[in-house]
Amino acid sequence: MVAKGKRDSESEAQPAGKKRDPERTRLVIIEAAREEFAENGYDGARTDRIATRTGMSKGVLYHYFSSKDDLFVAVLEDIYQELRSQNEALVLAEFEPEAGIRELIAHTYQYFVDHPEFIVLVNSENLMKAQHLERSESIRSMFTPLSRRLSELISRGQEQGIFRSNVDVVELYVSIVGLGYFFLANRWTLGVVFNRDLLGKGAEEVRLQHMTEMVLDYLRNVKSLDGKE
Amino acid sequence: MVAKGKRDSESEAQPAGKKRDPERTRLVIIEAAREEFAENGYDGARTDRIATRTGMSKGVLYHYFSSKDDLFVAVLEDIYQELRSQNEALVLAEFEPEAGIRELIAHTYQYFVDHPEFIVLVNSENLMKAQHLERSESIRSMFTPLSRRLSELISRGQEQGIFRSNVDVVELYVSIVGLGYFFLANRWTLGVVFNRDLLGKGAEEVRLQHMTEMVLDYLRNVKSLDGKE
Amino acid sequence: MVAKGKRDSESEAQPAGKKRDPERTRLVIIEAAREEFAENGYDGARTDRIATRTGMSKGVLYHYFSSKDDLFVAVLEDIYQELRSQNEALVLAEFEPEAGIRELIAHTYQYFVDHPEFIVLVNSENLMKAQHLERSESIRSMFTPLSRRLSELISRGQEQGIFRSNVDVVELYVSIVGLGYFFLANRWTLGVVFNRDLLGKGAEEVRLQHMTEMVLDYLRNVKSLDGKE
Amino acid sequence: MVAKGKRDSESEAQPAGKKRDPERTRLVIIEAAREEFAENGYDGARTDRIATRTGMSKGVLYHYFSSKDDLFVAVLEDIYQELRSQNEALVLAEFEPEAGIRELIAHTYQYFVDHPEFIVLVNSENLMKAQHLERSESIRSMFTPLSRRLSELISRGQEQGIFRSNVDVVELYVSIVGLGYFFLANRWTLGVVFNRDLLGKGAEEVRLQHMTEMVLDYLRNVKSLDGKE
DNA sequence: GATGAATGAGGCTTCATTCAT
DNA sequence: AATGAATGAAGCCTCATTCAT
Repeated sequence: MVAKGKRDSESEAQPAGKKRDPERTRLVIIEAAREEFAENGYDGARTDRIATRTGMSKGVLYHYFSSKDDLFVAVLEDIYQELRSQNEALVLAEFEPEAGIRELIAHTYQYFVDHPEFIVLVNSENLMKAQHLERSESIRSMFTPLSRRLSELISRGQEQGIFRSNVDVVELYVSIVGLGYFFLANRWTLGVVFNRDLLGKGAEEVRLQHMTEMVLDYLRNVKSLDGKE
Repeated sequence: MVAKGKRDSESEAQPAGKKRDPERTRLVIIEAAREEFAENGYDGARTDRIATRTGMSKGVLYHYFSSKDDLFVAVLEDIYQELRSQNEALVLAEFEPEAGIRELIAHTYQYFVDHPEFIVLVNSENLMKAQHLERSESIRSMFTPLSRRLSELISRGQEQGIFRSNVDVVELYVSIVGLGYFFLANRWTLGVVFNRDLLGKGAEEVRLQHMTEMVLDYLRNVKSLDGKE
Repeated sequence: MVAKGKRDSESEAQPAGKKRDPERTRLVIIEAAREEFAENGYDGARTDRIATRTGMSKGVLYHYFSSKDDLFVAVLEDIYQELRSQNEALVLAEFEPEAGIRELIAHTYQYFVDHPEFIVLVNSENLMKAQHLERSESIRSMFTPLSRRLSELISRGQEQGIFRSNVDVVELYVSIVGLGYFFLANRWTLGVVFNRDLLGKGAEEVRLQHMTEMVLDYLRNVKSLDGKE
Repeated sequence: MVAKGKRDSESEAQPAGKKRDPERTRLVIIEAAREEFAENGYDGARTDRIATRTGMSKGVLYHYFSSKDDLFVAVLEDIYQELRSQNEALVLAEFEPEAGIRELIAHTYQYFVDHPEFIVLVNSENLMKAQHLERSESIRSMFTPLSRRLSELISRGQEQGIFRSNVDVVELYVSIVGLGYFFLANRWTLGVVFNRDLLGKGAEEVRLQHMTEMVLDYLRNVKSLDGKE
């Protein structure tokens, strides 16, 4: 998906030449599956609809993937790969510590805003206790590099005396992701129980600002060390 | 479910007296449905299995609820009711501001830990864009009271000069919930991509401490007022 | 199948009253499956056609049997049961030894003539190395009683000095069955390679006479003991 | 298959020279198909697996044979040819009558033991009422020569006064084949219903001895002439 | 000639829901 | 009220065959 730079042009059903192109077909299938899984979750997705989206016959799916499960794994690998490469494009080393954190938060959040599929896919996968992810070699420890880069950023901040010590990088990253992800994933129910419209652009921006402040306040709090907690 | 104090006694198939008790039957069905939906999500849940769990026949389900959808609404209402009444049991007015926040965070988190069903059910409902919740009168604005009470707590903190001003209570509550919910909901995939075991009691406690610190640091940051953000 | 005396009336699709009768439905399904498997073998049989034969919907099959395999097991159990009870109806003890053998041969042969399904079903099962039969408790050692009765008959013949000694009853029974079964099962190919019409009543009777002679000659040959073989 | 002496070298995917050899390719395909049909029967066989076995692409199959049916015919012709030439290699004229019969029984039986495919293929074909064989010119009356040679042997025995008169050669040959074929084909189910292990070498030899005795006793029974049967 | 991608009909099985009893 | 048999529309997947390259 991420490879080949063929992305963007979504759901085109065999363009131009119409010639056979297995590589491309594979991508078209993953793309179609991604949409279908994203709109309906794993259990709600229908292989028939995936086929329809590709513009090809149902049998083709099974020519490329051995099962719905297998296809779901491929979609997960694809989308995680995409998130990671999006992350990697952000060179944290170029920023001052605080600006780096801001960028990381904003980029990550923006990815979720632009790719609501990610949330549905990952929720689906957690419902199934990550049984597909566990089968995927390429996803294991995928974010270790990011951890390291984030770690370096934090260290620089600590050396400059502007960031607290005692930061668990994974916990921090989970918070950075979670503050945005939870909001975006649960906008619909939250909107009902709080009787607020959380679906628009405005709500999204309010959220980003709030969560950025929260994370930075946490990191900046130099004195918390001598506190009792 | 939460009502009547009949909880705890799970899945008993009409005890002792054997007399027909429609109210009770209704609760038994909701209980069974809750388990089934929680383990499999909406699409993964099976009406047959729900019937089996109740120990009654499938016809009974349809006598009490007109469809799977209808049953799902009932389950959602039940579990939201439960969370709310759990929240209400915590009298925030009795606590000093900071302690009140701590209590709220801990109680809320503990509820999710004790009721993993909540997460699956709510995720399922968001996948379907809250179409069931919208049909439910009883859930609309359900958390407005909590907002008010939280608001009061914050105000007291602000009056005492220990909490920042400029706090959006809904955003704050979303963060309080989200920091724990996201972690608990996504433990499986997070565990794989970070290659960490996040499933145990230990990881749960580390999380609680981290998120408590984060929220409190945010609230305590008195100087952020003069910042531009 | 064999039970209830409801046999004979084949393939009736819910007679008279049309009332629900699970016992009867089960039998109707087995009956339909038996026909379908008999005409097409296991792999050639279609669950759709079985359903059509029952006059009910396809789902019913799965209400009574968990899979095509499971249904096949039921059919095998039914037909073996039938052969056995047919055998048991023949009281060998009432006959003189030679007449008893003649009766056994004729009855067994007649069963195959009347129930060509048996042959197809058993051939199918052997193609699959009896994997279904092995799962069936009721079929294990089903013919041990017959072995015993045949044994007694042989013994009487030996005491009267008209039957040879040294008879392996199972080998004998395999021959009695095989001489007829093989012919009936392979009539079509045999007819082609020998350019003979083996399909009619005439050929069936010629076969019976030939095989009866062969078996009896084998049993009567008192002197073979002192032979070298 | 049997032709050309190219047998033995199984399933090699175009060896050494690599030059195109249509004759050889045809044989390779038939060989592969034979294995596949033998292991799974006609309906259970898969054209994909046949292609895989040949090491060539599926298109090649359809280049040489117009359909699965067509391929099955070719396999049948091949294997019948093989049995016939195996038979022809046995020069019955060289033996004394009784020894000739023994040889014929043993050779035929051994062929089935060595070629379990034959049994599955022929059973499959009979399930389909020999519809393929009927299309094959080369198989019609294929065993007429053998009948003649067997006839001569019997005649010699009759002239020597050691064999009965009144022998129907085809019936006799059907018995000779059937006594072994039935046992070998139905070992699995027979083993279950008689609770005996019939799969080993031992059981095979016991069977051969039993059936040889039976056939010879039948032929030797000189007195049966005056009987009425 | 050769490949294997693509087709489409159809195979087995499931499932929410209805309905006879 | 209650049961669970029955329905029928789908769901996932397979497979002989065709066809673009």
